[in-house]
Amino acid sequence: MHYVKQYIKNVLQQEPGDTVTVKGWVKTKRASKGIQFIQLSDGSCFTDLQIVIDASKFEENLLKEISTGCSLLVEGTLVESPAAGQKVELSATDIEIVGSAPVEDYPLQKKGATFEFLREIAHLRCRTNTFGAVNRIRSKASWAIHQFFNERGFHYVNTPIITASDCEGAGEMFYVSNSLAVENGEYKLKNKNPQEDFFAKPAYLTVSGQLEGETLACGLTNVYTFGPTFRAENSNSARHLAEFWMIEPEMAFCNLEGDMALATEFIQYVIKYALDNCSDDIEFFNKRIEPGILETLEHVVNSDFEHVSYTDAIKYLENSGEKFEYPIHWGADLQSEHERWLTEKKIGKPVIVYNYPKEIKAFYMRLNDDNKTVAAMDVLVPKIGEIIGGSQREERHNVLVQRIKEQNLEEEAYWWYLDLRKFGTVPHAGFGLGLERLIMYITGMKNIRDVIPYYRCPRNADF
RNA sequence: UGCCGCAUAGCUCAGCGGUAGAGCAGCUGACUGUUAAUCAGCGGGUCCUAGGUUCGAAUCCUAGUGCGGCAGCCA
Repeated sequence: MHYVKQYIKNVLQQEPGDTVTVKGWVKTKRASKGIQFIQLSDGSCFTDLQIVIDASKFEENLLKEISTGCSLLVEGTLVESPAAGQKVELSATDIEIVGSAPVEDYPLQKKGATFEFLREIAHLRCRTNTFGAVNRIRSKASWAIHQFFNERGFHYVNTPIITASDCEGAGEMFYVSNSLAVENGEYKLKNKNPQEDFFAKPAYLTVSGQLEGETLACGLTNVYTFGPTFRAENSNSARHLAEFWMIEPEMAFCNLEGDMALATEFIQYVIKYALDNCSDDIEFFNKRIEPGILETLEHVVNSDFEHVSYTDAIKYLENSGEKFEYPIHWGADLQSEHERWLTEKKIGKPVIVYNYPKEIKAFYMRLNDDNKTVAAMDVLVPKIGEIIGGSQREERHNVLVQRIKEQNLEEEAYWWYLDLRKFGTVPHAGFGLGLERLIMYITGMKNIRDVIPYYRCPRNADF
């Protein structure tokens, strides 16, 4: 048995009269006395193939066993459909049940299920319309991301997933150790001293490949990473995961302006690719998940993102007349409610806020000439908030050392990072984009746990 | 982690102190073209767990567990 080459996606484009064989899973079956209809899906596209069965030509027991969820191999002739709903359908000449799905146990019904319930059966949810569409868009978007960077001469680099430098400061980290064992249902440490552990020092799952990415950009010029990222924060929100996929481009000889330009171009490119290549799926999201999403996406592709300095953003917020739960003033971090007001009410499209106070941003962000702000930028989008966080990096050795000291970090731990500023230093910039947040934006899905096949968050590592 | 809400049939929910309910799914049957097919009939319950109040608790109270929403942390 070879891998499938004739997908339903292609069959739907073929001409009536063609003989085809399709393989897939039954979504629903509708039976009358002499005729039965099956909606068959192989996940290749949003549309199911309608199989038409003349009941008199098949064993009664065979037809009886066909139920929602079972896998079939169907041979037949493609015919023009006499009824509304589909152009062509498959008139079956031979049906093989590859795997049955006992109807009393199969948890998926033809009627809609809640996303909460589907999370409990995450191993089956990709068979539904919504999760089929999410997975196809996720795949196409990932492909578009690689293509975007490849077309622009960026090198795809892989930064370590296990890291011994707790330099990033981007969040709580998961320890990686082989000293930990479970005995009688309890954790036990085999070695208490980190020096005797596997890496001979504390090691963690990466929270960002940025610092390593910078080293690679300072030699390869333009690079990007695209890989799993881990945060051990106890965050219980619809926008956070403990394991997510992050894209992090890093560009040598580039400043914040170039960084913002790339971020804009990047988001528009991926969305346009999805619009061009997943139109059926996006139409579904537009109809059933987030009415208006199609128009929003088209608008995003065709209009520039608004650029607003942090200082201006504060002015807008102060003069907004809105009552915010968190009072806003220059120097305060923008809270969700502020970001949402800016991008949803004030601007009404993606907005890039830049030049934040240095006190609320990371040490590696380049200090501006005003000595008060750093060259950081966040891309905020309606309904989701921050989708990209980026900055121009501090390339001046003395300033970087000063910033490390200001934030009470250990200078020695950054020896290799500081080396970059000693040997052939160069202005450079980059950003991080959460793939899942981008998928949420494209699909209109409201919970990040529903845009990744198997989500990881506090109290959940099932499957 | 904080605040709020929810937990009843396979699923979605109603019932809110007095014998456990509906729709869908399932089962049986009817129907030659359905589109979440339709129509008739049938079966289906540890009302999350542990305490408490009460003559009596799915219902009220306490604790726990799980889930969700919002906030925080960020991507």
